[in-house]
Amino acid sequence: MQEPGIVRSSWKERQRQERETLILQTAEEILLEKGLHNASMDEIAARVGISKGTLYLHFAKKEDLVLALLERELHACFEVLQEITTFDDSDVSAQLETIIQRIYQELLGKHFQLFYALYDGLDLQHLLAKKREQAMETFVEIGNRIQALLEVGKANGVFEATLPTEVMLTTFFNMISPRAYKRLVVDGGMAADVMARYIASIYLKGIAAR
Amino acid sequence: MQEPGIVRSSWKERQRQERETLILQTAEEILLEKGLHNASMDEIAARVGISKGTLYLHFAKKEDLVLALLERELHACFEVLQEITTFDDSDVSAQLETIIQRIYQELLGKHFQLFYALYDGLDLQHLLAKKREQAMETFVEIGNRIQALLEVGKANGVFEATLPTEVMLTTFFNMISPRAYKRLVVDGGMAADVMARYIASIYLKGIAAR
Amino acid sequence: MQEPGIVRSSWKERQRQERETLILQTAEEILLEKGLHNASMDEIAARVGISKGTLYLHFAKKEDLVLALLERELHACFEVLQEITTFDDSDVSAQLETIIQRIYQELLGKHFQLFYALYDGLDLQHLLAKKREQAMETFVEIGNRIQALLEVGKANGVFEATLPTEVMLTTFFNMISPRAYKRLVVDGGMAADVMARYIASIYLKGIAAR
Amino acid sequence: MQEPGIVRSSWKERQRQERETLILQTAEEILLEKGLHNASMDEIAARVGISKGTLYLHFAKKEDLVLALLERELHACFEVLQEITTFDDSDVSAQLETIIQRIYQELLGKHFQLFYALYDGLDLQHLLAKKREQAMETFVEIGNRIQALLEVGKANGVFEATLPTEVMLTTFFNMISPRAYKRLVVDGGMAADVMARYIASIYLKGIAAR
DNA sequence: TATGAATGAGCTTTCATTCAT
DNA sequence: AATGAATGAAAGCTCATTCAT
Repeated sequence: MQEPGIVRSSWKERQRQERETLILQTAEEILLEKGLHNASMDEIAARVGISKGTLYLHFAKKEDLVLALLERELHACFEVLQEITTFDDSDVSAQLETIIQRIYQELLGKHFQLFYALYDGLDLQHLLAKKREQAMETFVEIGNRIQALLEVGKANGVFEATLPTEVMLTTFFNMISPRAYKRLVVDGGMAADVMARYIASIYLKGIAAR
Repeated sequence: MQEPGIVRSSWKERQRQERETLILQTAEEILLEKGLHNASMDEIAARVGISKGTLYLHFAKKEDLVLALLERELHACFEVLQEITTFDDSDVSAQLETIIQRIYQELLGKHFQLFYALYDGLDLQHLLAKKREQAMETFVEIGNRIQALLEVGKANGVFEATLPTEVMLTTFFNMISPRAYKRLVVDGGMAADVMARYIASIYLKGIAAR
Repeated sequence: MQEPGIVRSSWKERQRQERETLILQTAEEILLEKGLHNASMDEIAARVGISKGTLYLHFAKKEDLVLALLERELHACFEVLQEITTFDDSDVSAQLETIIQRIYQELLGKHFQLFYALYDGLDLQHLLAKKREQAMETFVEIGNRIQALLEVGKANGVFEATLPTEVMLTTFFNMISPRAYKRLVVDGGMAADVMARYIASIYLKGIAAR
Repeated sequence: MQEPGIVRSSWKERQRQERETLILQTAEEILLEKGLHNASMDEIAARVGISKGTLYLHFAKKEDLVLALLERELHACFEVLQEITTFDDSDVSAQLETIIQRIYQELLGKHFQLFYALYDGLDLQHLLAKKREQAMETFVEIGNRIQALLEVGKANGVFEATLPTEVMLTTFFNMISPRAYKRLVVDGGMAADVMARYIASIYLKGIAAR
């Protein structure tokens, strides 16, 4: 017979994790449907099937819930990035294209929209106030990885050395946009991978060494 | 001596216009500071120095105020576009670069941030509901102008004919982003025209014919 | 050539009276459509075709406008009553029947509904507060006339002497109701005079001497 | 020892019911004092001793509160009616007299004023808009019961067969009026049962067969 | 731990009334 | 006299958050 405290607590802990995931999924849905302001804690709790009190046991503030959501999205993005930059031995251009492909196919099609929608939204900027920076560590880390790739590319003579890396990086982030996804894939009926290939080709040609 | 009725009413009308402009400016400030939801009609009125009632004489709904703001931004953008595409006889590449330049220097540095911030925000999408489409006519018109330039470029063999124009257009809009402006100009200290030149060069090289 | 001051002022006075009548008519319409609370001074002025300021020159308070309306209705009622009790030499029963007839045909079909609707409404009671009594002088006067008829009838042995006159009077007023008019005439399609005859017959039989 | 969940919930439920009753009573008071428009949800909550939020937990709209109030009044009236028409074997005249008696003594002396005051008020008609009909089912049912009595009386030769039942019914409702109650009982000092007997006698004589 | 009733600050919106022109 | 822009008090309603059970 095992030590009961640990068993129970680990079981409870798993319960808790599962519920937290469920909360986050539900919150994401509702946020996308209704926006930050119109997504109420009441509705999130109701849709998850728990009480408002319990919801507040997981996230003490609405702010915290949204923050956790953003972190989750960013983390997923970071993992994609890590996987590619770790196991992919191909050249940097191919890696960047793969990254764009994967983000468009795996993230924008699912959850990543939220990140952009909220991240650009002024309301979020106000809601998160100071906690934002804390949340954005992962974002900075992602930026660093991409930046490293870009610099390798410049060093290899693949990318235009006279372009400031900052500009290349910022432009890279601009290439990934839920707006594009919505216009071309959702509304325009283009396959996500086709779109990603086009966009990646524009970007890579744009930053290629002369 | 002029007809007094006309004089008076035109003076009143000018008063009205000036105040409306002031309201829009103030609302823009507050919206950028606090976001759509936290910007209250109360505070807008107070900051303009008028009563809430007067504010509502100008804009019957908060919705209308925000809509008017967006329309103003879009209209400014459209005018820039029109000016360039009308009087600029240079080739399409140069025109597109000029457009990017002008938008970054004249609009993003001032008001255009709001448009992007609001346009992408989910809250706005919810707030404006059906009126959005009505408001977005100018947006569509802008898209049409850019699209026309892109197609001329393709026809002239300047731009890559195998790239779908839709992709080129969407990517064009992605090149113009307050995020880039903030990162590179505001935070990074780069001159706006320098940044715009870099970004335009990436874009134009990216879509250039092979 | 006449004295200009008098001519002008009497002409102005007539103008004023005509406009006041127009205001009252319009206010009546709107009050019936929307109720006391939802009838705004703005809309009354607009529908009359004058400015709000001018409306306030005629009636300094919304209260006063409504009061004037009630007084007008009551006065019309009083005139009908006076006409009948003055020129009609027939017996009191016939006079009462005629009164009921005339009120149903001339007043309830047109304006009198307002009086009842407002008079019973709690909002009015609150709106008019103290001024009510002043306004109700005519109402009391009307009551006195009816009461006199009832007492003559009792003295003549036509009406039941053991019935308190107060009860007969109150019941008389209850016989005249816009509710009855609406149910039977408007909704039920009965001719107003037929309905009035029935109602009068019930009332007169009800109070007749045994 | 009982199942705690049930005990607790039934206790809570009772709490809830008691408070709802208290809210309705308080709302009735304030509505009678101030009218529909001037009775604010704020004041109702304050007078009940709860917060505005709690008040809105019970009634999601002011409209709903007023509607519940009306339904309560009508239901009380209907129960009186049902009791009499079910257990009273006496003739229809006696039943109608008893109904008038009971309504004047039990309802008008307490709550029923509100129903009339609101029901006739134009503001209510506007407030309740479409929900009114739903609310008025009980009202129709009451009418049906009275109508049945009247028709039995006509069939028995007790009531005048040539009088349209609709007229008799409408007149019956006109006999019951808070105005009469106020004039004769409250202001005039007459005992309610005495007044009710007089009024019933007028009505019954009025509709009696010749 | 889980609940959900209770809270109340805060929002948008309306409208009677005033007053400079 | 006539206007209508300006006012601001007051209302209905929402929702993040707390806390007794």
